[in-house]
Amino acid sequence: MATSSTPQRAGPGRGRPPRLDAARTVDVALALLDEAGLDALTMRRLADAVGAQVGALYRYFATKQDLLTAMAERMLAGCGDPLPSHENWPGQVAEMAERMRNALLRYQDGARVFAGTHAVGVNTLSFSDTLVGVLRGAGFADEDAARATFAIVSFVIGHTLEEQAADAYPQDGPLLESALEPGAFPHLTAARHTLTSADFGTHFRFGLKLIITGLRHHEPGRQDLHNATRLSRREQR
Amino acid sequence: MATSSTPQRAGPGRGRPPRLDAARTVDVALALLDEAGLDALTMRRLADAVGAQVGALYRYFATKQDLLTAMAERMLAGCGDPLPSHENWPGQVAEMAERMRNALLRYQDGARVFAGTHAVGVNTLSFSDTLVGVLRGAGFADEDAARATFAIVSFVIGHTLEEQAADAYPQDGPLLESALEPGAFPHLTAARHTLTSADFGTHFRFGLKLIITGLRHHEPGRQDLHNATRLSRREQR
DNA sequence: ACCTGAACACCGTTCAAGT
DNA sequence: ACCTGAACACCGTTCAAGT
Repeated sequence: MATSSTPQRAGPGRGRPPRLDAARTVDVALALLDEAGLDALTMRRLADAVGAQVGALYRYFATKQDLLTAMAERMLAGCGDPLPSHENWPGQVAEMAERMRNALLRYQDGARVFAGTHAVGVNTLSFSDTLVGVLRGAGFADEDAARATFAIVSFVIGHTLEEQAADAYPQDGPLLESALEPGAFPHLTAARHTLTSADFGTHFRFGLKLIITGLRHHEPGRQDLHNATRLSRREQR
Repeated sequence: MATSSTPQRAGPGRGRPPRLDAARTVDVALALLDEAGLDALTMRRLADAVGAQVGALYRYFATKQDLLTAMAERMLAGCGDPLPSHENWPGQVAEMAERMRNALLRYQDGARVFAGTHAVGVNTLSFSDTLVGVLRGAGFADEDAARATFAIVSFVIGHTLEEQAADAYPQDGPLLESALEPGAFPHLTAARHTLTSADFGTHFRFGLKLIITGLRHHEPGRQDLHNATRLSRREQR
C-alpha cells in the first residue's frame, strides 16, 4: 500500500535528495495525530509540519485515505513479533490482544484511524498471522482460529474506540449520571459507578477474559448446525 | 440531547407551523445516510433533501455532531423493549446483542455513526438498562453486569464496524488474498477462506457465543486481585 | 524528479436581515 | 418565531509551471 505509492527514487547520489519521503511523512502525521487528534489532522497542517506545500503530499499518497492507511499500518509495528514461548496459549492470546490495544492507545484517536482504514501491510498481516498461529497451535481448527481472531480484533477495536472517545469527552460520565432521573432505568442506576468508571484497563481485561474462557470451553464442530436454528432477524428476511 | 436543542414550539394553531422540525430532520438524515453513506451526509445536502437553506438546520441542531447523536439515538429505537420471558438469560443476552447489531446494520455506516457519538437518550439508556437487567437477573453482581455489558457493546460495535466497512470495500478480500505471497504468513494462508468470508452473521454468533460461554463459566470475585499482577504496558508507565 | 502556486469544488458554521 | 442570503474560514484534490 505505502509501497505501491512510493515514487521511484533516484540512484544514490544522483539528483537532489527529496525533502519529503513517505516514511517521514507518516512519522510527522502520527506525531500531529497524537498532539491534536484526528479532526485536526488536515493535509494542509501536515504539509506545514513537514515543511512543504499541500500538493507535494500527493506525490507520496494518492489520497488522504492512503495516508491514514499507512499510519494505521505503522501503528502495529512490532505487534506481530514472536511471543515468549513459556506462556500457555490463553496467556499468549491475552498478550496479543493487549499488544494491539496498547498500539492503538499510543496515539490519540489511534483506534479511530485504525477502524477507518484497511491496512494490509506486513505489520497488520504479521499480527494476524501470529494470533491465528497461537490458536491453531492450541488445537483449534482453521475456521475456529480465524473466527476467534476476528472476534478478538473486533472487541479490541470496539473497546479502544470507546476508551479514546471517553478520553476526549470526559464530561460524558457526569452527563450520564444526570440523565438518570430517579426511578427510570433501575439497573443502569445500580451499575452506574462501574459503567462510568475510567478504569478501562480493568474493563478490557474482564471482556478479554470472557472471550478466552469461552475459547477454553469451546467444543469444535457442531457450531454451524447448532446455530442454524436461531438465525437473527436480519438473515430471516 | 435532541430534547434540549428543540426550540420552543408555538401553541397549537398559533403562528405558522415550522417547515422543519428536529424529528423530521433526523428521519431525512437517516434516509440520506442509508442511500449515500456517512461521507456524503453533509449539512448542505441534508438541507436540500429537507427543502431548506443550510443555516436553518442550526436552529434545531447546534452542530453536526448533535445531529449525528440524534441519529444514533434514533437508530436504537425499540432495542430496549422488554424481552420474551420464556428464554433463559444466555438467550436473552444473545437477543440483546443481535438487536443492537441489526439496528446498526439497518443503515449504511450505521456503526460508524453510532461509534462516533455518545447518545444518552431514552433508547440508548433503555437498551443498556435492559441488558444490565438481564445480567443482574441472572445473578451477576452489579460490577460484573456493568463490565459484561461494556464488553458486549464493544464487541457489537467493533464487529459491525468491520462488517459495514467490508460492505463498502468489497475489493478488500481479494486484496488480502493477493498480499499473501506464498511462504510468508502460513497461518493466515491456512485461515484465509474464513477470514475473507462475507458470512458475518456466522462470525458474529461465534464471537457472541464465546462471550456468553465466558459469562457462564465466570466465577465472581477474585477478578481484581487476579488481574492486578498483570497490568498492561500503558498502566505501567 | 520533485516541488510550488494557484485554483476548483466543496465543507461546517455564523449572523444580519427579512417575514 | 422561523427561515433566507450571504459570508467566513476552512477543507481535499488537481495540475500547469518552475527548477
